[in-house]
Amino acid sequence: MTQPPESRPGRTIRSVEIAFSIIDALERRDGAGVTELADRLDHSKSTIHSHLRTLEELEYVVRKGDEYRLSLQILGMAEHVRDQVGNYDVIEEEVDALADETGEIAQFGIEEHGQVTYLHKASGEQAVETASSVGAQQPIYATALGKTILTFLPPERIDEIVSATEFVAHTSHTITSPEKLYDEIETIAERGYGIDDEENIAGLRCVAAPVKSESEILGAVSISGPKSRFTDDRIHDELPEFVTRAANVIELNTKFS
Amino acid sequence: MTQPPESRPGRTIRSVEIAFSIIDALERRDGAGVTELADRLDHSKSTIHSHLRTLEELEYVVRKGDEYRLSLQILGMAEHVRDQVGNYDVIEEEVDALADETGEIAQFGIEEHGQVTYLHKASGEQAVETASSVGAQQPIYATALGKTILTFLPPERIDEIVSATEFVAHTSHTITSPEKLYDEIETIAERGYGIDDEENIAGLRCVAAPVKSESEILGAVSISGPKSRFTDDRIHDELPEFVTRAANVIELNTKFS
DNA sequence: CCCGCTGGTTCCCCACGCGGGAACAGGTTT
DNA sequence: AAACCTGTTCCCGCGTGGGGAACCAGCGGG
Repeated sequence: MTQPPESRPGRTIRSVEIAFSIIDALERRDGAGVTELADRLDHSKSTIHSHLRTLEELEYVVRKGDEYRLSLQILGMAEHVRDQVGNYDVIEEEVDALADETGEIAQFGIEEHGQVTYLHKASGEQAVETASSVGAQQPIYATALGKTILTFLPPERIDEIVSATEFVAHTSHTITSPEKLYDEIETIAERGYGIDDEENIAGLRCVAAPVKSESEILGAVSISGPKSRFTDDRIHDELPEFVTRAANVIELNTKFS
Repeated sequence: MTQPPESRPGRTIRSVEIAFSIIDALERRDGAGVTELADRLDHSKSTIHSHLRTLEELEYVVRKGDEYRLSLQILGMAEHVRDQVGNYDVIEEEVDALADETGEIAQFGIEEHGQVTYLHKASGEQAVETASSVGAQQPIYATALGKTILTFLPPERIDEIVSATEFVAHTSHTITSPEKLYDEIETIAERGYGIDDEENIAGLRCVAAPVKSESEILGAVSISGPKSRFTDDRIHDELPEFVTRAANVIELNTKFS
């Protein structure tokens, strides 16, 4: 209707995109009104209005006076989504234990859309807080989790992901070329665990181990901490042991779904 | 296109409804293929296909081989949604404490779309498991939480909700008429807490107390347990004290957002 | 008190996007 | 190799969704 210049990467439905852009806007600001959304998303008020009405009807959105916000129904969806992943309970348990033992941040993540998505996160005693949290996404090439998962993906999927990735440097250590990434993958494949040495956040190091089931990679576990505690020795000795042990436990207890 | 018989309760967007029916289907079954969805939802494969493609593009859905399933991005949304509610942390803390003290199930719920939606749930030691969980919805007239929240809503909203409700009897104790419900509301208003005496699930009793902020009702806290432990005395003495105390703490620590 | 402003809601029209059917492409089974 | 599965693509026609403007309701200030 408005976008003839856009064309043929397979059909995509405009109204649905609008609907989700509304949801997205409602999510990032905590609720909003019709006019505000109309301005922000550059659509007529009537358009926004009928979308909001639809979403309200579907109970994904609630109206409180003149403000619309997302409904708690999302929480229910999240529960389901979590349950459909391998054995979430085991993952939660082991990640928590790992954070506890080490005192650092422990996380579990999987690959989606060529990025890492965190499924669970636990903070130990001395954990430095990072921005990332459950459901958040991070670049696959700049995280121990991502690179580790990548390594154990089927080769064609690796290529697919890598070729679709734009490398942006988060720190001076960030991997910024496919070649280096492929090298890194090889290294990880050999030694069995992945390392992020301040590649995503300055001062932060991470170690990650893969979780596999039937030769298929499910995700990876990691611990993250400040360079000061993640010394050169620990990072190649003690810490890999921790994460691989956790990964193994998860593997064993995960009845592949 | 297919539904001329349907008409004018305000405009509602068909494509969006389809998109969400797909999401819903993906949620309840853990992923599905195009054909399966097409049959189930009674749409052509091509329709489903372009919707799935759109959702995939938007990263709400991931394709794994020939199966589509919801992405973990939902988890991120859920986090946001939770945070936008009053002070979730306090609620969590108090509900957990309540479950701990009493050994039973403690819950916090709010009203949405004329129903109760659970925001948090904690199980104590001896807790009997109920089906309900976070994000789930229950009828407002058949739960202690619901009736309690209802009581403190503005009168016009009460009428609105009540007149829109269909009463279905879950047990022989279920309130099934607006009149009785209004009576119950009055009772709750007087004594300050609500009771569900096997009105939703046989054998299960609940006690709930309102959480208000600036005279506006935010939600309610409840504990649920078997009739055997929730005796006639306790249910009007000890248990109300527990829940009102928890409710008060939440009230005090909730900086209204 | 009224008038201008805010915001949400409704109405209607028109073009174009979307849903559907059918044809296509791959893979697996018989 | 033919019959069947999938998922995917193509194309067409119609009804629907997006936009603009008109319409309200509430608010505040001149």
